[in-house]
Amino acid sequence: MSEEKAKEWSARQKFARFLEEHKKRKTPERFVILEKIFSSQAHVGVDTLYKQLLADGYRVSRATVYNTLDLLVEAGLVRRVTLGDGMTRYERVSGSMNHHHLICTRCGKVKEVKAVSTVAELLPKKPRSFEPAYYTLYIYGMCSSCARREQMMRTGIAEKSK
Amino acid sequence: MSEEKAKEWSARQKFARFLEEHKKRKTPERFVILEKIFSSQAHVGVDTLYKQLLADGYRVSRATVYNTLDLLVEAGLVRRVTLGDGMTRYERVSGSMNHHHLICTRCGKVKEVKAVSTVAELLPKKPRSFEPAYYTLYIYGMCSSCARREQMMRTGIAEKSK
DNA sequence: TTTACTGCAAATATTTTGCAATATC
DNA sequence: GATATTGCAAAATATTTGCAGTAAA
Repeated sequence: MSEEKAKEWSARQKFARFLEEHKKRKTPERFVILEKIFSSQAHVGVDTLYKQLLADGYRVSRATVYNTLDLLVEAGLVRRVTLGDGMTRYERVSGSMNHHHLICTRCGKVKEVKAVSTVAELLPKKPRSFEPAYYTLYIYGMCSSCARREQMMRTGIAEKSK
Repeated sequence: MSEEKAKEWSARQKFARFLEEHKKRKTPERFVILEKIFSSQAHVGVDTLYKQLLADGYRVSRATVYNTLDLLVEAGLVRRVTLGDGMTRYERVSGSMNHHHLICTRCGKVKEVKAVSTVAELLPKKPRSFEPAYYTLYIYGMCSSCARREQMMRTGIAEKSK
């Protein structure tokens, strides 16, 4: 946990530097939101985040949450995760250990697997006029339970059309 | 172009088979929407698609467009592309040549680069209980124009704080 | 003191849903 | 003919915006 704390701490510093460099103000709300995101490994939606903050006794508005998340994304500390249900989620960009998302196109269930690839590996020829920072990889397919169901359905039809 | 036609044609067949297998009806609307997506290489939003269809003289509703797109995704013919602005886009899953998306975290501009990796390459150990079909890879970073602007800003601040 | 930022509420934008009419099987 | 699917409009969600008050610099 001490390593976690260290990571959060350096994220704080990075954010502070980012705000300074962009002549933006270091408001308490911004750092509270940063902390909240970095205190979890998972990806959270705006509404969840907002309600958590309220539950923790903070008095922030949704607008500020949206606002701050944009800044955190711009600062490269946080990443948007869009899983296809109409809701944007956010997760911290962990310095080292990344993960991919496996999404079932049938039931929408999301599974995460450890990533092994770096951006450089994915882009053999680094494109000119673009400096990559991080990535999100969504792999779509079918989870085993849906595949099973699918199989049964096909078989059922095959029998019927006999 | 004849190759394109052939691709669209086989997509039609695949979709027809999919509909049959799932006991769904082969309505004209469904095939018109399929054609519209396959007639373009780019990713289109629902609203754009809807308006194009109207402009072409078809009388379809937004609900049907959403509905059909879900089916096309389920059939594995079309892929959802979510770039972080709150709007889902769709593009055809081209059999062979894929592409990655480079997204500028500053200005949101999207560039596409040819993909070289297959799903298998990205997932060395195929996860049990999941059958991958296709993927979308979003690489975030900064485009050259934003990077330049950023550089100027930093320099400007450095001078000021002297 | 200046003005960027906040909370609040209203406005937009996007997607889903209910239902009667229609067209596929 | 039975019923899945459609168009339409209203509802549900998600996000953005305008504005007056507050607080960071």
